[in-house]
Amino acid sequence: MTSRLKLIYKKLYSHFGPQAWWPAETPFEVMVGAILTQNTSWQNVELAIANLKKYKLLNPGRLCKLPQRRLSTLIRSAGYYNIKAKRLRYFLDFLLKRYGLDIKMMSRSSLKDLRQELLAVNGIGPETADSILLYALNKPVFVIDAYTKRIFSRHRFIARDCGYEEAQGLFMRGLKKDAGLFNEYHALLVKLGKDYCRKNKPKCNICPLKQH
DNA sequence: CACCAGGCAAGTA
DNA sequence: TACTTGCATGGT
Repeated sequence: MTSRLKLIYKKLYSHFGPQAWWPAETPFEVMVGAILTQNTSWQNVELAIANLKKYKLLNPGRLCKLPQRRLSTLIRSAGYYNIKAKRLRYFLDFLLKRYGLDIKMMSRSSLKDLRQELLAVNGIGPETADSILLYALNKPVFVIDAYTKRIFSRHRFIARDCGYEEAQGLFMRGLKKDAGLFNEYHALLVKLGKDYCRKNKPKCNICPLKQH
């Protein structure tokens, strides 16, 4: 049986095409981007990423040695720059102590262990952890974000106050546990959200899903 | 001008 | 446990 979730995916894919996520050159860049984009438009994050690249700082070794004050200045455009600089430091501390800044070593850990480790880092919550797992390390976990919740609650697929794990369980039980599928599905939901399901100006009448 | 964007942790009761 | 608040820039 083909699930309803799979049908929605097919509809989105045929409408929008492949999204080529995550837009980054390296897994480490995905991880940094995942923290920078917390409650922030990707456009603002891109400026911060470009700034780090300009000084060739977007690698674990260089970023690890960067003073927090300088880091916060460089990522200013991403907003919340003081707290995000701190969060990047906490993450880099974790990366150094647990994996010696070695991303390949990190990717050898199991999904379950990694998720627990990431969630224990101050500044990394469920969405950031799962974004890192899926988009940087190619682990099969479904990312839930504000767009996903908004789209599926407006379509009455989930409750408006549905918790993170609850929503994630729905997707993961309803789909094949395939990192490629989860990757494309979430990217398509964000595309749909940006184009048709903004908070203030939803364009539901022309939404490709046309169900509400 | 107000509102929002690919969240999270800390504070309060 | 459950709710509220702070964090901050840049685009619409």
